[in-house]
Amino acid sequence: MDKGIIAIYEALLDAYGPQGWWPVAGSYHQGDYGYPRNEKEAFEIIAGAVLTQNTAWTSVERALENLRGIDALDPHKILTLSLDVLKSAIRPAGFFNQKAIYLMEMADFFVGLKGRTPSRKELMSVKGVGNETADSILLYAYKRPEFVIDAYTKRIVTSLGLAERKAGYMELKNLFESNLPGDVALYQEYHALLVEHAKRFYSGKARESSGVFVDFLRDLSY
DNA sequence: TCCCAGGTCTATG
DNA sequence: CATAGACATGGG
Repeated sequence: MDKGIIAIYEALLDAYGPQGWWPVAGSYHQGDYGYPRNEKEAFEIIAGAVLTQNTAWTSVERALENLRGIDALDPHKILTLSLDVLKSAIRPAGFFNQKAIYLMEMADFFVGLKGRTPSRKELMSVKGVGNETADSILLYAYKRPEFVIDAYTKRIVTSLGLAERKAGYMELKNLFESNLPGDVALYQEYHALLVEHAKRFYSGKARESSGVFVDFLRDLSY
């Protein structure tokens, strides 16, 4: 048991306040963990989870807006589109050739669920859904207590000495889940806070000086 | 001009 | 198992 995991959460929440992830219906909803409120919003989160793979969220927003513009932020509608139309809509999000295929398959998978919550294993069987996308979908679209590990999170915990650089996804996921109560709102907020913190201290130029600056979390990671 | 962004897949050893 | 290369647009 590593109390640092909880101490870090408290320090981040204190520093940044509630983040209000995941953006739904085009906007953030700080401190409101009630989303999604229907199937359509759930699919919007799922589409965003696929589109944001290795891509800045501002680019994802453009793609989502394009889809919304042709009323295609909807799995049934996506299934009626040609691959080329889908590609041109999501173009701003990059990797559009493969993401169009991923979205098409995800739409088919989602419709086939008929409202049922998929298992992690089922999600991972869909092309384009790896560990992080599966957990993001389960945590934010289905409100299941699955901790999301992204590149930012890994940078932070390895930098703080809480994990080895070679640590795999499941190892890091377990580090958080074994030290926290399985609470959906907590998992959502914690992940969002880690991203916010990493954007300030561990991304872009800040990353280069990561050996120089002092992360205020360092003393908490015992 | 070059690096980066809320990863995943495929091929190779 | 683990690691490299491919995938693509937009902002700093």
